[in-house]
Amino acid sequence: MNKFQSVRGFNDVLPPDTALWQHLHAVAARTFASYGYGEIRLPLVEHTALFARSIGEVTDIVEKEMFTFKDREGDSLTLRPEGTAGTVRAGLEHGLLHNQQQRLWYAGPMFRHERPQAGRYRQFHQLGVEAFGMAGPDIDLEVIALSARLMRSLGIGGLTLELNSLGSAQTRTAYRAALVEFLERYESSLDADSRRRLRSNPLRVLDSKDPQTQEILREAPTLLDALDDASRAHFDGLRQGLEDLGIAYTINPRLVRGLDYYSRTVFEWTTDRLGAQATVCAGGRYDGLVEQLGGAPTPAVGWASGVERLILLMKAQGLTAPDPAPHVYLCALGEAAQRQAQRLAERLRDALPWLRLAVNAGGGKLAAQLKRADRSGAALALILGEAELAAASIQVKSLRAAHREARESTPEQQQAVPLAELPQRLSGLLEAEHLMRNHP
RNA sequence: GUGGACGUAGCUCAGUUGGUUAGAGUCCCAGAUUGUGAUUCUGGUUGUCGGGGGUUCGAGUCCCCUCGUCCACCCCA
Repeated sequence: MNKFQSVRGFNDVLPPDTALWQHLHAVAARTFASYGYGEIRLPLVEHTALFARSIGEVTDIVEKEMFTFKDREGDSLTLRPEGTAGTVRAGLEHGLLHNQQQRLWYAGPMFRHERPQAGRYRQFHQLGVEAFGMAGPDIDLEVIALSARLMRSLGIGGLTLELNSLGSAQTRTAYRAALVEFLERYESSLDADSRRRLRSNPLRVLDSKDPQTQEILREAPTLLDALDDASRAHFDGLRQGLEDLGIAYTINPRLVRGLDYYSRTVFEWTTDRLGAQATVCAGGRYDGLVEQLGGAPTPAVGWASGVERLILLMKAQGLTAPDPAPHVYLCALGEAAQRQAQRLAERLRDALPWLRLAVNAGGGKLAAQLKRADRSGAALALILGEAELAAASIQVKSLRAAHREARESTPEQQQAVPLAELPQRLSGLLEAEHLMRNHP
């Protein structure tokens, strides 16, 4: 076993998985752009107080999951556990939120010191959007539609959109009091975690997994019944919009987001294929946060999605990235041919920027080189040897077609092409190869 | 943070009540084929049995500790 291992919960991403990651990020960047969102890049480290003030002092994230350390000046710094706080901080710091609308997206690693599990890691990655300065349900609808389109573009199916409203800060406070009053009557029957949360974060009792607690909650007052008129109108507007766009959803009156800053709309995309890590995308409205961090009152809404969970889901559903295999594998025999092969390869890359060309390295006889060519997944092998150099030509060998013909016991397909014509003819040769592949 | 299962070759795994020098498949390399990739055949490389300690004449196997992965809880993306 190796002397060094990666730190627990901090994972490497290797090929071919990296191809899926690249595909996911490319699709996401395209989708964000198609809604007019601009990318914001944020530091991984912020002052600890920023997260304590935004996420909430008594949340699990702040209480026990942050990677916090003192720097050399003695300042308390924290590896970001989520992206919204940093986005708001940057927006305020650079005047992005001053009396204007902003549509932003970000992507990158986040850090939480939790026990690792499939789909849950200490360094994990999120994609997220944040929209500032728009108070109506239309922007809630937009960010949800954006998330729906992203999932669709990635080919991810089988998701459920769960929706709820937490109401305004005032109704939430009033509801919390009513809920506590109700639950205290059954306190002795609640599970231990819920009894603890009854004092620290009573709304969290709503999504307890304990059956007996859920039984008690059937009679509890619900958030939706407690909504003030304005929040109800907002919620109804969003529901109408979702129906207009044909986006299916289910109302989940027990849906409570874990972070303190949410108000009114909250939502989650969930799956039943990831075990306990069911949430792949989640967000909501946080109208009070900007003011809480020292800015002017600014309505805001956003969501974040876990990249590892999306990747896991894509794999579970058999989705693959576009094939990254080289189109062409160049074999060279002998010292002179090897030198020429390097020059030829650079010339081909100059002439055909789209071409994926692998050049044999490490020598080997032709059989070994062709074996590598085959394993690389290339459609064509180019063979450059003494004879070809002398004739100023190159052998072009069809690797994929030959497999089929070999089975049919017919001769392999191979032809000599003058070196001078190779750049012009290569795309045609590849196309023929592709056609033969699809139409045997 | 709590509870449980599991760690043997790069990968997937076998390994009997504790008993010689730890195995298979795959992968990789070489040869059969002095310049032609599937398949086949022959040969070869690959391990501190996750790590440390203990019991024993003897530990991959039993015990303790530790690290890691996975599952559930908790939490969340």
